[in-house]
Amino acid sequence: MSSDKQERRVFHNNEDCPVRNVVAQIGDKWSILILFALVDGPDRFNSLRSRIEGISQRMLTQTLRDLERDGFVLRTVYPQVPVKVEYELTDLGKGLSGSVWKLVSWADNHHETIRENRKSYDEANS
Amino acid sequence: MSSDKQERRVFHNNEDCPVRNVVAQIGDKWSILILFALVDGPDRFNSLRSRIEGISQRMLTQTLRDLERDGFVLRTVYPQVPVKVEYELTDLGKGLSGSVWKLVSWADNHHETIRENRKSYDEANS
DNA sequence: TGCCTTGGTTACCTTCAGGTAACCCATAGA
DNA sequence: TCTATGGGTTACCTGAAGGTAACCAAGGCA
Repeated sequence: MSSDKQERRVFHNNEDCPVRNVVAQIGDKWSILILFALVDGPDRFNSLRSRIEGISQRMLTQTLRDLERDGFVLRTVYPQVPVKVEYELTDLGKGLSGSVWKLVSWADNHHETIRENRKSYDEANS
Repeated sequence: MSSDKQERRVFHNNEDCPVRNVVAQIGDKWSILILFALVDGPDRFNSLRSRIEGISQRMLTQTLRDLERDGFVLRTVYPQVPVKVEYELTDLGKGLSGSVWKLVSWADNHHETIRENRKSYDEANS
């Protein structure tokens, strides 16, 4: 009997799976963009909206709520008129965006290679 | 005139955006699980299928094809009977999974905090 | 009395990722 | 000839993500 298969890990997809969890966290369309926008410092709702190209009001609100819920973002309301709402990264949020940033810069460095791989794959399977 | 807004980056969502690209790459449901399963070494189709809990044959095939297309995974067919197909990480794939792993382990370390944040947010907004 | 501002909410609709299950192919062996 | 095995493909369907656009609320100001 070979011992190969014994050593291999099995990956579960229940909700305690850390892999599954982090992907679900930041794998949506806008979370990372918002996180990165807030790395520059606190910002207001409409400013974020114009800095993140293509995001709708609805998705900005919703994604900010989710990030706030997880403790990545702090929301502060200044009861002026008109009201001013500022969003900023918490320490947890800074940690997350730092970690994500490393991944993104890896991807950025290898972006061109990947594009070439894709192109030759597609040509070979045309 | 304040100089605040001048310094802030704008994030585009065109297809050259590296952020958008990496998220699209690995943000789907199964890519990371497959990558991590292959970190243990080359593996065969049906072995992967049983090690990655809950994945369907269709999604395993599809996700492996995508990973192969980008050059993260190498697919080798051994013309035996029945046929044997082995998948393994390329160097590029190893680099990616290493980078992703750092992010996942960050998430793993802060998983509990996030769960608590969520719980208290939900209680406050009940 | 309107209208402007910021920062939303809500209803509605479309798209598409992903699940299920049936089918395919080559060949070996009973 | 029937079945088994590995590694798929295909048709079909559903749920959820996300887009659009209309509406709201509080208050200042003209």
